[in-house]
Amino acid sequence: MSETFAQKVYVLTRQIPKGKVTTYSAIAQALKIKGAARAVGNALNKNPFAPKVPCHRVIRANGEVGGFAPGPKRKQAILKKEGIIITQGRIDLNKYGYQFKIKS
DNA sequence: GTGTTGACCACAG
DNA sequence: GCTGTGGCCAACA
Repeated sequence: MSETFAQKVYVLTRQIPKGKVTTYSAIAQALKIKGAARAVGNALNKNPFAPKVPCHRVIRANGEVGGFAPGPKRKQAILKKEGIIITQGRIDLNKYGYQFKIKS
């Protein structure tokens, strides 16, 4: 399968359950590529599967919402609709942080 | 094939 | 607590 790194990112992002969020770094680790958080963000930025990939459920490792094409404001609003409580523009990864199953 | 860019992360000061 | 610097990776010109 000649799936590119981005394609894998979209698949993982699609697997994120509603009401939960994950970080770019977490996706990178799920792909066994630690440190590729930047590449993950790049893939979501293109986001050819915009309505199919809940890119708004992907936030930064420090708990910030990160960025969003239409605007970070939009991202926060959607997350709030999902049932996620945002405090000071940040999200509690401790509560809503979703972790991918990483095979050793 | 090389260089630049980007919705990032971690560490040091 | 914030700012600055370095490093990682993939996609695009």
